[in-house]
Amino acid sequence: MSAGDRASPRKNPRQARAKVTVELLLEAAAQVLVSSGYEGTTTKQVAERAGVSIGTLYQYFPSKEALVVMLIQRLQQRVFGVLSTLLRPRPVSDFAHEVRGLVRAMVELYAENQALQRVLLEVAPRITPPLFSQGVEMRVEPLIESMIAQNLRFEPPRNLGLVSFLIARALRNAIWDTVIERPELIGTDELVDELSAMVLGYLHERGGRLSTPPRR
Amino acid sequence: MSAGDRASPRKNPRQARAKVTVELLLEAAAQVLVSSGYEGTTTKQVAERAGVSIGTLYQYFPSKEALVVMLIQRLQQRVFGVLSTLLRPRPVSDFAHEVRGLVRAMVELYAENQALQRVLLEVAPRITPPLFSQGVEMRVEPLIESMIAQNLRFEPPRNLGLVSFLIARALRNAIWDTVIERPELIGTDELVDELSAMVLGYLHERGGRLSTPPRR
Amino acid sequence: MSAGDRASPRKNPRQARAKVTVELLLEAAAQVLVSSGYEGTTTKQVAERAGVSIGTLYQYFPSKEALVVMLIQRLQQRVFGVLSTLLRPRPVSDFAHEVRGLVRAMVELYAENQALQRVLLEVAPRITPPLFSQGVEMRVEPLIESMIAQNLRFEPPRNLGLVSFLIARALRNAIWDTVIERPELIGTDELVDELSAMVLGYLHERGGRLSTPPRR
Amino acid sequence: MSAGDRASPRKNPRQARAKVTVELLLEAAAQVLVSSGYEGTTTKQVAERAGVSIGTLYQYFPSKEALVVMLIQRLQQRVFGVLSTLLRPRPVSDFAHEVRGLVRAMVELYAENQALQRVLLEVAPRITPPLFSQGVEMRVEPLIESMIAQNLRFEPPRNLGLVSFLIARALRNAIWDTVIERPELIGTDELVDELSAMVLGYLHERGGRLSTPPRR
DNA sequence: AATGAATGAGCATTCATTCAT
DNA sequence: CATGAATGAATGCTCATTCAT
Repeated sequence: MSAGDRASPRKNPRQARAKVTVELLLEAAAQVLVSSGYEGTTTKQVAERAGVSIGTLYQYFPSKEALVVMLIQRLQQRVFGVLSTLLRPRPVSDFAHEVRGLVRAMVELYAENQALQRVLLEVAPRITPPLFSQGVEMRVEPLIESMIAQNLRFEPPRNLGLVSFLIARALRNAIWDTVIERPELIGTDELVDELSAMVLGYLHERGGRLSTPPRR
Repeated sequence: MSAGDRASPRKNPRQARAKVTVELLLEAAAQVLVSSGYEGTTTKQVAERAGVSIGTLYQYFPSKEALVVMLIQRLQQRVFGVLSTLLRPRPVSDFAHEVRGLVRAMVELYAENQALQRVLLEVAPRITPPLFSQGVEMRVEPLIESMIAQNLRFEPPRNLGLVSFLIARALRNAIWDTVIERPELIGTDELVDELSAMVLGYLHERGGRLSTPPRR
Repeated sequence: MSAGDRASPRKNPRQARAKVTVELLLEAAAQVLVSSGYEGTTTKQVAERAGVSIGTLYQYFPSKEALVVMLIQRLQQRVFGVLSTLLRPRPVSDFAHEVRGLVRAMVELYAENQALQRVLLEVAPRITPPLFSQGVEMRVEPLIESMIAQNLRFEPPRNLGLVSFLIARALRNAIWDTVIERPELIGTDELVDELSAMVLGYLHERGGRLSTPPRR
Repeated sequence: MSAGDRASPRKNPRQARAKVTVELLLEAAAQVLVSSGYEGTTTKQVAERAGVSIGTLYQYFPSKEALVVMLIQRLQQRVFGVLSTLLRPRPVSDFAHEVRGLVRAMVELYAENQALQRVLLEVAPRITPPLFSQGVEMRVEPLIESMIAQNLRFEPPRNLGLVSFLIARALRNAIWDTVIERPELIGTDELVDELSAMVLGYLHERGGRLSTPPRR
């Protein structure tokens, strides 16, 4: 955290009050970002919604960017944390069931704050080194990949990286768009069923023999 | 094209020189939009890249919005034109083959100008009546839906709207992200194979009996 | 009319068509000035209302200013022409009757185009050497002055310049404001009566013995 | 003072420094308005003359309009305050003396800042609800009207509204033009004498018998 | 002569950021 | 530490004017 650093938080708040202020600011920033977009968000709005003065905001974040970067980092940690726990490589007895669990978790994860996630994802490449955001945030494929690899029966993995990549991205956007256009489906078994069918059907179609109880 | 219209082009260029100018401006706008996003795009940048003065830009487009609206309309016409031709409802002899053709077309369509498409899609709801953009541009689901309906064998369609919706959105984003992160795959059979497998596998998994030659 | 002259008409139109164009432009300018004010008037609007292209406007008037200057000159000629005819110094038998005639003429003169007159008067000092506009346009006082002088009976004129000046300005603005706020009075005898009473009462009060039939 | 209000001041300056800044801005605005007119006045000029940055101007006034509206309000308060005190309806012993007092006050009032008053009066109908400006600022007629009514002897008032209107407007413009063209007369008894003579002569001529000591 | 495409200085306004109090 | 007054570069857009056709 050198002197001219424009993207990192300015100081680690040590006092309890300061921590509260930082949280208020981040929460306020998230709300304003969702309703106004990145460019539409002004630091003054954020400070006002947080109930502090603009000067105070700049005491904790050296720039508007820094606020957003911290929000991105927190989102990354949350997404990666949840999914890596769930996808911890291990053999499972019922792969289809496993996939349903994964899909259900992703629906939850992507549905909550989807508006904020979209804003942050859209903005990330413009304000942080691209590899930084791509490298961590949504790198869910490796997890999916090893999950699949653990459960293949006879056939060696071919193309597994690409398969995982396509699944990860197909799922994320399908969920996000569902939140916007079919919000009533979020949380239902129907959506989980469909998305799981997509994943499983894909893997079957590709010839994988998976650790699944006999199909039907 | 009434007086206070902020979103339509300001005048039809009569002289040949003027038509060239309009094309230059649209091309420049596309480039700047891709690199800077909508809010980051300044009309000055666009004019400069087009090699004309800022005044000239405003002679043809009454606002920054109008420039983007025209770009959106052109994209809509291209996407809808290609896909509606391809997906014209009709029974087909080999459904799998049909799907591959569709996927191949979508890869082409979404890969070209994917960055511009993303910006325009993100911006469209904010600058045009929502029905206008949703209504035409990306409403590929109905086409997919009737294509599937035409080819179901025994079972009646259940949930067909949702299935089509998920397929459409999954495909679009998987392709867009591939352009960014696996660009070398664009145009290959491998990508078309994978995405087709995803679609077909999904439909099989859901129990559709389709007009497909016996699997394997 | 030297080369860099920004305020004079560019050329004397010799052909009939050109004269028509100039008149169209002046008429259009007057209309737009009235409805939009000087700064609100654009040369494009003027050209459009005149039914010619912007280039043609500039062929006859080197600037927006020049258009206005010519309008001012025409107004000056009209006002001065009418009033100087009416106020040609001569002894009159019934001064009160004379004053009524003058007031009646001024009401007509100031009521027609009062909106244009106001705009031009307000703008004149900013776009022409002040003495130019003050010097001619509204120099009605000398005429009033000699009219009074011709009709004084015994007393020598004291202060006559000031008296004439106050009368001229009081009348002009009273008439202009009447057009705006009591337009129904324009053209009535009532208004002429009142204003004449003001002028005559003023002169009587100041002790002038005028060539008037015995009062009442 | 709601959010979208374009004509009211943006915030009440809390610190002493801020109050000074607001006064500087208003003073600067008055000066620039006088020399350049409303449309010719740029916010940059105002800020520069006030010695502050353009951003500071907008911190206190949300628009150029707001600056002018505040100037209008201040003028209204001053003009109306002085005249309504002076013209508070009451019978007076010497009407001529009363009129002289009124005229003297109007000369002072209209002479100070006459250029600013002219600009503001011209601009007011364009930037504030018309009733607002007409309703208070220059509605001097009612006051004059009741002053006259209180002092008529035998004859009932005929036309009194019009008479008052004409007096008010005649006086105002005669004074304003005197400031411009005969500034040396401002503050002299001569000017007050003449204008009083105009008012009194008008009323006598119209047949009013007023509470005046016998004429001459 | 007439046209209208092109120019670019200039305007009102915003907003991230600094710093004196 | 917190405040909010002050800053000024930058933006979208207008419009008087020029000049190639």
